Amino acid sequence: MSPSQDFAQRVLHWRDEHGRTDLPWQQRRTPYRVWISEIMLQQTQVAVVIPYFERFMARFPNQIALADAPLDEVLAHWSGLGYYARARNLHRAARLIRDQHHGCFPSDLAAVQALPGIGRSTAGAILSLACGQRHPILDGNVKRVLARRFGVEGWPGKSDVLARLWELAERCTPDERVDAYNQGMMDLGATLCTRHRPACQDCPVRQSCIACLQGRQSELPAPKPSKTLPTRATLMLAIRNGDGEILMEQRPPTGIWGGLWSLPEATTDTSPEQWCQAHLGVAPSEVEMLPQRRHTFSHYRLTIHVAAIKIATAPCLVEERADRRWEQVTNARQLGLPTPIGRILAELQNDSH
DNA sequence: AAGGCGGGGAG
DNA sequence: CTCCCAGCCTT
Repeated sequence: MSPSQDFAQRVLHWRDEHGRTDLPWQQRRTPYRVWISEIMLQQTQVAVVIPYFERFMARFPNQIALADAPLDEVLAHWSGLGYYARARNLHRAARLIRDQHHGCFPSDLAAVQALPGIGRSTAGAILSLACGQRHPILDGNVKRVLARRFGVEGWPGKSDVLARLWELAERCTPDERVDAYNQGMMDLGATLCTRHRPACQDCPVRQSCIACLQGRQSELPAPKPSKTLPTRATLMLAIRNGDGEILMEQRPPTGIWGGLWSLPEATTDTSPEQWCQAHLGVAPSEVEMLPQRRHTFSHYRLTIHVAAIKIATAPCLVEERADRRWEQVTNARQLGLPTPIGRILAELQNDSH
């Protein structure tokens, strides 16, 4: 048996033992009932959907009733679920079914997918669950299960990653009992293979799951890349005097790293030589640019350029300022330091040894 | 406080 | 193709 067939058989067996079969839309499964439930479940959890589904079905028992109802009443029955564009799409689609499909829900995948608000996955779910047609589905739960089991790298929002997941979904879908398999995949993702702390010990495919075997459940599927924060740059001056001391500077009480001890800072277009001349009245004997470091704040990313500077003369030329001190690096590391500054000092200390 | 959820529409 | 959005919910 191929890995994908083995996978499907295990999912089916698990579904037979542990799947839910008592949900309202699992009774009297018609395309209409599956459709409404799938749209509701796209945005809301099962427990919340149940009463909405019951009320909706009581008022709009089929696509004709929905098509004939005024939009306002449909929206009223959707009120509290959010994403109201979907209620409008439901209504539009019902009218299309009434007017262009003679009131019969289409049984062709392309025709179902052409209805507003129904994409490939929802179309596949309707026709597989209600009609037993062999179509793969790929909602958020299924994406997570497949990405973990088959070790699919990358964020599923990327088109190539998504294409790979569809390919796997297609390959794993069995010829028999597609409805039970698709339902099982959704149940698996919703109950065991959850985003956080999945219950791998209870999973029917744990012994062949790449994520589980490699302990990478938290890395798969890869999360959406956080939106790129604005980047700023700064120059930190690590200035050592003839005694090996480093010049520390206390930051202003407010703002970034307020009140913490740090290194003297300058804009990145400042030349270190120029800065030393202007602020210390001496020319450095040695200037070396260290590798840049990056630090991320909640609202921006900071690129830190580090200049390692040696001055030969005694520190007596520093103007008297309470917010500046010469410190042995060991002592400086005891001060309250921002994390990236602490790292820089640690590296300077290691390098000088 | 941030990110996820399917599909649709804009750029 | 790659964002960005809708609204509510969980973490």
